[in-house]
Amino acid sequence: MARVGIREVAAHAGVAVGTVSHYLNHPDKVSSEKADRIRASIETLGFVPSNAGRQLRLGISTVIGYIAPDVSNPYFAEIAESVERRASDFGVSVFLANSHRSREREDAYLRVFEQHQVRGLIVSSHLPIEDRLAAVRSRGTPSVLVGQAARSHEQASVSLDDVDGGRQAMEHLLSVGCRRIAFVGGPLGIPQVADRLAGASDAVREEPAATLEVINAPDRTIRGGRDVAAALLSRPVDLRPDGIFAVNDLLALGILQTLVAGGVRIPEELALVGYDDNEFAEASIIPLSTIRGRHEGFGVAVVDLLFDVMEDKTVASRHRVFKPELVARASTLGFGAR
Amino acid sequence: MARVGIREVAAHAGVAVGTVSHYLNHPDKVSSEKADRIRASIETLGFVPSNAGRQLRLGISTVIGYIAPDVSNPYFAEIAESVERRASDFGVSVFLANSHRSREREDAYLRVFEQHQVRGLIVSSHLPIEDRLAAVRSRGTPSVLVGQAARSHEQASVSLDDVDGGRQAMEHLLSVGCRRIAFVGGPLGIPQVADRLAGASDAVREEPAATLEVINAPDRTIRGGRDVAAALLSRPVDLRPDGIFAVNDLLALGILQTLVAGGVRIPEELALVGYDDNEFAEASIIPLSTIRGRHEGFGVAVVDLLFDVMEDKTVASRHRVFKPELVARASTLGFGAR
DNA sequence: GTCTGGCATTGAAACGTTCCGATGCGCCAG
DNA sequence: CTGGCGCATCGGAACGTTTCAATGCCAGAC
Repeated sequence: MARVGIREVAAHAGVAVGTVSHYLNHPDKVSSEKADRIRASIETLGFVPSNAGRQLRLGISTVIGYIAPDVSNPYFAEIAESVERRASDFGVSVFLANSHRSREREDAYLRVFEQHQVRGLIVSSHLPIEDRLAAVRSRGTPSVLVGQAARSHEQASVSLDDVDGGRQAMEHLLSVGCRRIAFVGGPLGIPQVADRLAGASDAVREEPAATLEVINAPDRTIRGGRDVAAALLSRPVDLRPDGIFAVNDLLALGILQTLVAGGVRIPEELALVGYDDNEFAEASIIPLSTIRGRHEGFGVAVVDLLFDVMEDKTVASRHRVFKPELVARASTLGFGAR
Repeated sequence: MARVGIREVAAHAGVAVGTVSHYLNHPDKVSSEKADRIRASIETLGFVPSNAGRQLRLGISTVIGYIAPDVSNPYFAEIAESVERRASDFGVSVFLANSHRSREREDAYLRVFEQHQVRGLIVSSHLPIEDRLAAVRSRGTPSVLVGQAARSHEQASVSLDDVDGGRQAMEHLLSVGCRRIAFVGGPLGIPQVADRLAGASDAVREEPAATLEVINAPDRTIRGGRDVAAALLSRPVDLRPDGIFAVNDLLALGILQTLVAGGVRIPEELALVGYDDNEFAEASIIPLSTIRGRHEGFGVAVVDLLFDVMEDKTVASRHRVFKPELVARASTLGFGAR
């Protein structure tokens, strides 16, 4: 099963290889008579252009890569989706890769994509990665960091203002009347987590009667939320918080379920805010108040920024920061009612 | 910013290009002295091997592609994840692509992957696709169809026995005592949906006192489930079903939420079974009984089968069918209690 | 001292494509 | 009739890699 190449097509159609190439890339430049012969030959021989040959000659591909920690997380899936739609406007395909929060796999895919000479990379990561991206960029592959703001001016990035998001979540809890508030999340070394906590504690500082407790939950999954909630249930009632800000919706949903099962009335006794507004936040039996970071323009902004840096336009700013937005639902509205 | 190639590395290290290539591919064949020099040159020059050159020469790549309708669906994300893990055992990378249920995008990615000469393809689709895969295979790219059983003997496939799954769901509803049962799902043209319904109606036939109503819900999302449930709530109480089999968990969760909000007691008055056992089935406030199709061995089986057909081993069977498994939780257990 | 065998190294060919300068042909103007 | 122009087509070079036959070297055996 030898692969059929452009010269075989040319031979079969009785034309020169250059003409076949012309037919493929500048169809208007070739006479309709030969075009028909070539079309027929391609069909009968089952010719598929080799990307390797094309790319070798051209030096560039028409693919961009998106490396995300975990595609099963709806948050990244949505970004991927909108990136993909926008990229197809430019005629480029998107290959997705899953780093699964592992540094090695992140590096492995970085390497694979670089070897494939992708036009550009879009990277979401929980790990510090700017220095690695700088190395990749110095060898000719530009990238946009998504989800964490870049520290370097050179590194393009699209991010959410997580400090502001954390502040909004906390201000909301304070405004419905919570005073003994717990922040649930971790690890604190992750920038997103640290930022959300920073915003939260800013807000709480402005309300002297309020206290902020930090509960570390390294897992950030539904199961992690359940564990936290189980620990809270085992506390005496008067030591429990009356408001919880969970650093993402999965945690919040786990907490919600276990607290409700344990007899805590939400939102009357305890108000709960999540973060991300994932698909299931609204679908929970008690719809979850949350911070929505995603935005219709997110994927568009990411791809457009990537194309700007690919074409080396000197853009005004390589950083784009979106403000998140509070979505208030039943898990907080009605706090204090009885 | 000219790309640095293997000959520049060779010149810089004062060796021949062949030696550099040897260093990269058969490191034991090159003296440690030159190896050091080469290593240093690669480092200083920032050399990255071009996949295009390598692939052009070799004729094959070390990548496989996975095309799924929708990576944001946890069901496919989990398959991708396990496929990826198994593939890395073989030293190949997996590129993911999102067809988003569109035939054009499916075709586009099929073409892109074929042009990239991936070693093999893994494809999940809701659409009939066997003929297209046959064409791709005839040109040298093998594939494994995942999720729908292939009709052709030539086409490798790994699938779930959805007929059996539908039967199990229905038998479970019957065994807890339901008699007026509704099947919610659609479109019926999709094989998975049709199979689940077929199994369900097989089971119901064996219980003469039971009836099966089919409610078409083309959406198969949480929102779709809500719409169905809203319609049910507007019926007189004695015309409502006492058991519901939803064709996937998203539908079931939407139904669950709206019915509970509407005052229906689950599972006492109405038992509910979903399908897929996604992450949120267990996390729902009333944990959802469901059919678990996924299986630890699924991804492994897919990749192993793909490698078998890639190496053209004459395998005993190109089809692997997994039996799903009932996971009984609170949404059915306790039906009829008051 | 010479020959042989083994091993590290070399240089060139080949993979399939695109691009570019060259070729040939037909047509029109002079 | 001839010269020139435009346009379709052609043929070959180049992209970066791997492989393979050929080369050079050294050690050990005779």
